[in-house]
Amino acid sequence: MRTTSAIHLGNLQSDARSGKFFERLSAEALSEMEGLKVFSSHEANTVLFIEEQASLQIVLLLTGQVKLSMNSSAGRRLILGIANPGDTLGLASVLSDGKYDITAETICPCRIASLDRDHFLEFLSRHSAAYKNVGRELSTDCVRAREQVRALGLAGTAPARLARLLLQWCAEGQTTEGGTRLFCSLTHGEIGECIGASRETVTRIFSEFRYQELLESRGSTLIISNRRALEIYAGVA
Amino acid sequence: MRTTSAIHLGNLQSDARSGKFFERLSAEALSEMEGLKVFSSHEANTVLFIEEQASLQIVLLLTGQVKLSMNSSAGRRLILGIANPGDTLGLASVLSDGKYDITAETICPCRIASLDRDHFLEFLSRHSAAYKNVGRELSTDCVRAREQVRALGLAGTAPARLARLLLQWCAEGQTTEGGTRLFCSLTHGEIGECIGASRETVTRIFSEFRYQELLESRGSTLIISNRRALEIYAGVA
DNA sequence: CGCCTAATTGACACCTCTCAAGATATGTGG
DNA sequence: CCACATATCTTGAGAGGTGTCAATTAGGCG
Repeated sequence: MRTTSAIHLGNLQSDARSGKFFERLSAEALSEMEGLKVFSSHEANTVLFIEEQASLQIVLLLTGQVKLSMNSSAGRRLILGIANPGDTLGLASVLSDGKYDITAETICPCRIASLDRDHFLEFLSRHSAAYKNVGRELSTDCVRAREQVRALGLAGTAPARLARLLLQWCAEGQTTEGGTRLFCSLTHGEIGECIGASRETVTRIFSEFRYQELLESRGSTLIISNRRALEIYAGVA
Repeated sequence: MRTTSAIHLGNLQSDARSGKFFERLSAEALSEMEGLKVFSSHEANTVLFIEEQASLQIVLLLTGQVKLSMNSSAGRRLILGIANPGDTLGLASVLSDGKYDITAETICPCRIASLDRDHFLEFLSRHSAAYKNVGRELSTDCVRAREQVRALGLAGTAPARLARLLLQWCAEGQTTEGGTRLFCSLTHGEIGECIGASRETVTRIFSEFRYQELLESRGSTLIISNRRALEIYAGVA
């Protein structure tokens, strides 16, 4: 398992300032919130929580990266994205039905702050201004989830889904004269789990894209040379 | 187009009381909110808003039913579910990026109340207690969206997705001695759009399910006689 | 009864999964 | 530097699922 992960799957990253979630709170609310946090450190490949598990706390990611995924009983896995410092995990689950709906697993050493569900809800009821931040966080979560639905439900073919994923990644790469350069530390198997395709299919599509000179790949470096063509593949109007 | 729609797709329906969204607000906040509402009535098959359109208002559904869907540029469509009286539409879009991410279309005559985006945001900033309701609404939206992701991304085969959909519907049907009876006013084509399959595939799977005596269908009445087998099809552990 | 929509069924092609075999890359120990 | 182990990538062949096209049947409604 490679532990470096230069790429940010999806648009999960937000302001890296871990305080983002609690900005614009009164000083006393903030200090009270600090008192509720439980800090901890975790090795790489540690499961923070699993879907179906009772959602007893929300997790604030301080440093490191966390892989978010869904698992089926049949052993299939769908990678939803990578959370980055400043992201909040399990918020919707804590506020609604009480069960996590995704699995969160560190991909490198991480520091997190946990907030007990009951403490958090009680805090919110007393500081309703904090709900504003919760609402902002939840609404972007919703939008992101619906993008996933769109990608899975409407992008019929596997090349379309891969093209869409690559275009997402492009948003974070460096654009040079030869195209957009980005570093992808995921294996073909993991990329397949991002788009609901098999490892071999990912290899074949990359071969096809290389053959059509849409991109070049050297090691973990990827250079997207024909973004327009990828957009057509992805079905962008 | 059949205008009766006895079935509720997914778990979109909530308390039919249209005031649900604004419960537990102070009297003055409520009356102010009433002043912001703009009421209107719409025929069946009226588009309330389209994805990509700027989200300038949220919609409160008072009476009737609204079909929520996503459309691809290639003409493919994915039906997400049916909204029922009391549901709020476009909340996440208004709170985040300013564009609707789904299309909402009446399937029968509807009465709605619209809330202007700016008015609504300004109202929220002054009555932060209302954010609690917003948070509740958004978190269930998130959970629902992730269920969709799970259904589309992890339920590999079309029979599995159809079985899953039927099981969802079962939650709202009447359970009798012979099984669960429910009324489905959707055409096979529309069912296909719910699960990302073609019309003919839906027909074939229904034939297969009937052959295996998992269900019977007479007209728009559906009787699920072997729920357990459907659950196995759906991949429920 | 005739018309129209929807459902049904078969034929065929395409996509993708799986299985299998090999190639390439990276790291380890001698 | 070499031999080896492990992980990953690559490619081919076959099978199954599903979309599309086409023809037919069933059901609802004027």
